[in-house]
Amino acid sequence: MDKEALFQQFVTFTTSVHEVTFEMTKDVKPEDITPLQYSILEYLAVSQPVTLSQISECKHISMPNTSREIKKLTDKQLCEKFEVPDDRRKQFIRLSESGQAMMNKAFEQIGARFLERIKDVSAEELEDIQHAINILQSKVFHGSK
Amino acid sequence: MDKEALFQQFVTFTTSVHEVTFEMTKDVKPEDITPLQYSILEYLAVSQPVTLSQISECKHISMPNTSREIKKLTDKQLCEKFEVPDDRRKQFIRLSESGQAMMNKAFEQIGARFLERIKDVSAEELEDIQHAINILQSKVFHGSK
DNA sequence: TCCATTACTTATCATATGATAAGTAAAAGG
DNA sequence: CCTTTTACTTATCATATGATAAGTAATGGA
Repeated sequence: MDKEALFQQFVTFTTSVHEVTFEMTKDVKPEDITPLQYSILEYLAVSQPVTLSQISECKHISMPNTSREIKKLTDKQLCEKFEVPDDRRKQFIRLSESGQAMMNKAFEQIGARFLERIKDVSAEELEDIQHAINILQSKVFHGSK
Repeated sequence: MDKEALFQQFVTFTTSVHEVTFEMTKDVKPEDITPLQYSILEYLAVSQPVTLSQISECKHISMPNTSREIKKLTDKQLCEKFEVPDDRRKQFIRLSESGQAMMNKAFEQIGARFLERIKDVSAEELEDIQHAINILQSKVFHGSK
């Protein structure tokens, strides 16, 4: 088994994944949201509630910058802070109602594009795809810790 | 077959791919190269020679900005322009010798990290991985045109 | 031959993002 | 308690990147 060849495949594959996700997510962000802000909202949609520190660590944004962006998003009424029960230093962040609505809409659009993309795929092939994703997720694209 | 569930899997999978590629490529760019410049160099490494228009289109950078970045990279001696035989308006771009060397080094580092990542994977599993990549590449992550 | 189009450049300008320093308040640990 | 650490904020500053307008030169088509 040639690991070098597999690496080549890996590179072109990840490039394809980036291109396709770019195509699928472009234009789903409302006007006044920056890319960074959108990526935070996306993270919130999946992982809320989270603390500022968690956002900072997971999205690789420094604490001051995270604080700034969350402030902007809060000003735009897209997310809200609330206290963490046992530690008054911490702040939980979650999507506000309108933030949630916005992200639902975005995911709907992406979902529609995804369905369009796999519309000609047979039922067995869908099984294959599911299986392939599971393989890659567990064997290659897993967290390293 | 539940396509909604598959979409969920798709989302978490692409997130994983982004995280893993981020981990694998971080710190491989030399000091004075910006992320955008690195991504152009990466593209050059794989597709050279290409015209400015091709870079502009593939990397989604406007022509003026592409021109500017290529100028910076040329100033840094990392790539070079040369004429296209039949059309004197066009310019081919390719990596210079030192640019090539830089990218070889970067890819070596990434390759090493990739090997580290799959070091405990058996020969059969490698086959499975290869197969899984082929499936996804052809059925899901292909160009749409 | 003339006009429209293409390929690229140059010059600004605005802004998103990254980095750093300094401050506050709560918690944790001796 | 007192000190240190954690979690976050505020305030700058620098810079990478995006957007736009205007210009040049070559090409291609009528």
